[in-house]
Order: sequence, then C-alpha cells, then structure tokens
Amino acid sequence: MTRSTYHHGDLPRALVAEARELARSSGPDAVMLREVARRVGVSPAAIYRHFPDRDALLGEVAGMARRDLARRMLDAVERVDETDPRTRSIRRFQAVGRGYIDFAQEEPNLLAAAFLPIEPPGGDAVEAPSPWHVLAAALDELVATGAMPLERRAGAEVIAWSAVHGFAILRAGHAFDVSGDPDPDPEALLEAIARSLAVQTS
Amino acid sequence: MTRSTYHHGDLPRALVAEARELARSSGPDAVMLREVARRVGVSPAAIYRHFPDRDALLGEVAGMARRDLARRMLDAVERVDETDPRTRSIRRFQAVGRGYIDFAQEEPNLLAAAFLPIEPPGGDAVEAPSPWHVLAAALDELVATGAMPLERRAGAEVIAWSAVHGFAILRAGHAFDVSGDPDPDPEALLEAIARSLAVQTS
DNA sequence: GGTTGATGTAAACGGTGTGTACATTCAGTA
DNA sequence: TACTGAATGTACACACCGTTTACATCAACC
Repeated sequence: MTRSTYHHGDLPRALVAEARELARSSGPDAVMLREVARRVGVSPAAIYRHFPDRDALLGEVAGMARRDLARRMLDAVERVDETDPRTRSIRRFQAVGRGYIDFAQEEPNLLAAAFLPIEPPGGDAVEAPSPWHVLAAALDELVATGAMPLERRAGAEVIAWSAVHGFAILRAGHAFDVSGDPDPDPEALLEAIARSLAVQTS
Repeated sequence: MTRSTYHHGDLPRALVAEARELARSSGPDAVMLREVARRVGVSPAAIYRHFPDRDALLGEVAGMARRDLARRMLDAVERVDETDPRTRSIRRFQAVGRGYIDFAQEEPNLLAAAFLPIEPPGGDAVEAPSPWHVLAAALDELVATGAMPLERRAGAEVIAWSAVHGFAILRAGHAFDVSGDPDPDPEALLEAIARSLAVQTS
C-alpha cells in the first residue's frame, strides 16, 4: 500500500488493522513493528507517534480479539431458534460454548491474542460485553428457567469456562493427537458440561 | 560459575539445566541463548556445538517439563491411601487432576514450557509416562472398579483433560480475576468432572 | 610426540524494538 | 494570504537477539 501524501490519514487504525492481520495469520509473536510499518507503507518510528511501545499496539489487538470472541459467542446464542423456555435456555447455554470452540477452531491465533497478558488501554472506552459476562448471562438464564438447580449456580462459570477453554486450547495445540481420536467432538464436551451442572431437559 | 579448564566437562547438561531454570523463573520466552551462555560461563557460540538451534535447546526444556508434570501427577496418585477399591480408584483419579493443577499453580512457567509447540529430539530416548497415559490409566481403573460406567469411558480423557487444563491455564493467567472469586476452588472442579463422567461412590 | 577431531572463542551479519534529531505537512490566526 | 506552531512522518543510531564463520585450544590415539 503506497500513498501519495506525506501524512497517512488514519495511521493508528491502519497500524492496528495490519497488526491484527499479522497476529491472525501468523500468531501474536509475528507482530513485528518493522513489518507492520512496512506493510502500511510508513517508517517504523512513525508507530511511536501513536503508540508508546509494541505492547500498546498488541494490547489493541488483544482487546479486539476479545471483542471478536464475545461477539462470536453472542451471535451463536442469538441464532438459537427455540420456543420452549427451558429447552431454549439450554440451547443458548450450549451455543455459548459452541461459539467459543468454533472461534478457537477458525482463528486459533486470535484466541491466543485474546489471552495475551496485556491489558488494552482500558481507559474510558465503551466496555463491550466480555466473554465472561456472556457466559454468566447464559447460566443465569438456565437457573431462571429451572433447567439448572440453583445450588449448582455458584462457581458454574469456572467449570464451564475451564472445560471449554481447555478443549479449545488443547485442540488448537494439537494436544489431542496423542489420543486415538485426533479431532474429538465438541458436542460430547458440551453435554458433559451440562451433566456436571446437573442441567435437566425434562 | 567460572571454570579453570578450557573445556567445560558436561556443557549440554549445564545448558539445559540453566535454560530450564530461566524458563521456570521467567517463562519460556526468557530463555535467551546469550544469557544461558553467560550464566554457564561460556561463549554464546559454544551452544551450537551441542544444539542445532534455540528450538532444540528449548525442546529439551519442554520434554523435561512434560516429564516433571507426569511425575507430579503420578506422585499424587501414589500418595493416595485408601483400601476400598472403588473409593480408591476415585481418589486416585481425582489425585491425577489435583497433581496437574498443583503443578500448574506452583510452576506456571514450566506448564507453559510443557506445551510449547516443539517436539523434543524424540529419537530413541526411553519414553517416560506422558500425562495423557497417566490420566488414561486412572480412567481405566475407574471403569475396572465399577465407579464409572463403561458407556462414559469413550472420550473421557478429552473431557477430564480439557477441564483440568483449562482451569490450570486460566488460573495461571489470572483470567478468573474478572469473577467475584479471584482464586476458585480446584476441588469443586474435580467434583464437577466426576459428575460429568457419572462417577458414583456408592 | 605429532596428528586429528571435539570443543570453545571472537567477530561479524541480519533482524528486532526503541530513542533522538530532523523534515514535512496541516491548521489556525493576523 | 502569509506566518507560526503543533502534529505527523523520516533517517539514523543503539543495544540486544539468534546465528554463522574462521580461528584457538585441548584431549586422545597411532
């Protein structure tokens, strides 16, 4: 991408976009300032007019990835078509996990970016719904419809998130290759989670 | 560490030990060849007499971390003191998870090293028991004593490992800080796993 | 005792993030 | 319209990284 004017126009946005693309295609470690600058058509030092250091840029990518993940979960939830309230709450809860796992499958590098130990500028930006809150809402809905006993509600986020995240990470890292089944079924895991939370259909 | 002789004596072992210590204390990314060489008291280039590149050295560290993890799990299993076979198999199964989680809590950087996408030299070395096999053995034992129905056996490794690994990773990454409870109870997770596998005490 | 191969060193190369001094452009005001 | 100051981008340098190459040193064997 070449440009005719000396000034770029919207360099910060272009830098973040290119950094995200690098992270998406080759992993967070592949986000190298010189490469980002080269792709945007600008000198490496120009980046420092808009970001204090590499972590700041990568933090934007991390925040973006977290929002992408949450949106993916929300989309899956909202795509559930079911009228019976109890069954609907169960379907929506499992859709949360399915969204998470699908996102990890399709964009493993962005999932890694989402869990970088960097906190994005935070500041006064509008707080988008976090993956945690999406999960918590689905669990509350389970209790509200009676699909899940109230006694199981405490700590349910930890259980569900652990199982789904572990599955997603391990599968992305090909850790399951040691087993006979190289690509295990996410649905079996989602059902196991429901069992552990004593979710009852009938 | 200074030395009097021109030759080191057992440089490969010293390099791996120092690399492991760096990974343990500051994470795998902190394993820098120049620093490893400096600590061992040798020039950076000397490393290349024994390892083709950085990944080879780091691969040794990864293999070591995997063996450490497996041993930790085995130790926890063998420390179970219980006579009734069925109860014993359940205790041993949960000890597997507890060993994994404790290891991750005490040595989070070594857990990260264990999951580096690097395969150690492999070669003809004696295959130490892998974490996966330790888990599989505990599950087989559950079925053998009747504590777990045979129908739940298929895919049980994936479910248990996902939950335990996710919990360990998320806790190490302080991902649970967003919840009210900053340090959730591992026992609750282990019980949830047992429920999801339909493990029955009585 | 001389030779040979294994082992360690010094110096260099290309690549990285980052700081500094300078160049260019834009925006506001007289 | 012309000037001025702030914002933005550049060129260059520095320290650090992994890695390579040519050379130095030592141990072991004929």
